[in-house]
Amino acid sequence: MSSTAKGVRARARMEVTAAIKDEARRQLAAEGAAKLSLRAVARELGMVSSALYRYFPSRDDLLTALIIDAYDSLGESAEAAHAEAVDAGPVQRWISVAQAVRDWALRHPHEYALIYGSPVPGYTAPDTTVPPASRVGLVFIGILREAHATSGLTEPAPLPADLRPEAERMTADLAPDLPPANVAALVASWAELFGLVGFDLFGQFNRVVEHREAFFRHAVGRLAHGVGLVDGRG
Amino acid sequence: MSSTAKGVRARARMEVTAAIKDEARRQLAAEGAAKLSLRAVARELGMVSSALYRYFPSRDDLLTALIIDAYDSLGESAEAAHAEAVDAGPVQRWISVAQAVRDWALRHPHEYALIYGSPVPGYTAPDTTVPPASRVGLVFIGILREAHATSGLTEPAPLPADLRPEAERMTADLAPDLPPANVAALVASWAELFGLVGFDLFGQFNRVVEHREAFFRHAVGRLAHGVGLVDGRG
DNA sequence: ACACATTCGAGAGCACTGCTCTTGCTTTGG
DNA sequence: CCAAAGCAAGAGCAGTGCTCTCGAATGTGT
Repeated sequence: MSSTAKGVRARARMEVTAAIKDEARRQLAAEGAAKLSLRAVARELGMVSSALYRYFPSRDDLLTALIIDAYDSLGESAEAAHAEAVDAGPVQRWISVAQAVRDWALRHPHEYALIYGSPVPGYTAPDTTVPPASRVGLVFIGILREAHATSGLTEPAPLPADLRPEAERMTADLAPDLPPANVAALVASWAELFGLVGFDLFGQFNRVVEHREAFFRHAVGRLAHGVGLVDGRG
Repeated sequence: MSSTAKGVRARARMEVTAAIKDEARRQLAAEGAAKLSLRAVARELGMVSSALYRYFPSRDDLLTALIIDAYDSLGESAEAAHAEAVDAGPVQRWISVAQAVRDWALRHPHEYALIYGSPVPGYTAPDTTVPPASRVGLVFIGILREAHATSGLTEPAPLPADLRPEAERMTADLAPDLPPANVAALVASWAELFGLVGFDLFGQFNRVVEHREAFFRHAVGRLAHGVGLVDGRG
């Protein structure tokens, strides 16, 4: 009943699978998803390429595994930043989490590109990726809900009539205790945050924005106020 | 001095170059950038792959040409939308241009991914791409400048001290007649707009946002107000 | 403990890719 | 008119994802 519970074979499979993912992640970080080669991974691990298909039925399945890990890694960073900023006010908490997202992206550009850049060839992400992909969003929802329960939220611009049912549906799905207008603003700001990060990372800010950190901090602060957060102790 | 001014050969070169780009664009639209194959393009055009290298020294150069064309196509759509909305108020103009960007993206998803998604392998865009890439941004700057000169702008949240010099530099580069706080907000909203479009296009809104048009319209309306635009006749 | 089934690594091979180099042919310009 | 430049074609190199087959190692049921 040790960690070798299921026998030598299952254990070896775990280890080899992990080694493949590790080496693949190394190549991903070094050269990007497009140059990730099954053969090169196998070569580096001292095995032959066909052996690798015992562990991942195709290159896209390997990528899917890396995508899930990337979402989890990013989500973990966001959650950690939120936990560390627990003593700050809602706006500062929001900013801290946003900065954690940006920092992670700058530290793992190719993995960020893998999950928030163009989808690969004809690849469509399986449902397995949904929960890990939601973690960052859930952190922001948590900030808003906590603020709503304690220091309160300001009301954003009223919803147009054609968006009311949609906003109420989103509210029921995501955070039933929040006003729909704030939920709609939150979802928009969530996407907008990744627009800021992506432009920074992918070079669209070259020759335009110089002091990226200060600019980003100000921009996400504006987003925080836009969703209804107000300064003050949490 | 007709269009065959430089002789049969130069004319043929233009035509073949155009045919290559057309076929490449077709494959790009059909399968995405990763599956764009020089050999397949040549095959479809009835020539041999090596002949294609007389026109584009590498696959990346072909992609660069397509990137420039995509930026120009998107920029043209944005400019056309702006021209058509000339009678509307500033906010409505902003929304119309934003919708044109989104519509273009939905109509050319792979080309959008090419220019605003992950950068290709180790590829870095040459300076040739800068002017076409700026066209959309320039339209938004134009809307803000016109509004500033006529109906006026509201003041966004004041700039923090560490962002003042940066905002003033951006203002000098982009629109010296605008207040720096509005320029900083504009640059942020520019990136945020593409965050909204990207999330829509790349599936991040799946199972979250249902009525995409209404949601997008509301979100970019909020961005318009955020940069200081106010409703009213243009 | 033995036999059967499953799992695994290795190798060969297919069809494809980007790219280079050489070989002739055609157009161009002095 | 003839040399120079532009061009298409073919062969070839190194690499890719993926499939199939074949022994060997490792499981499991009796």
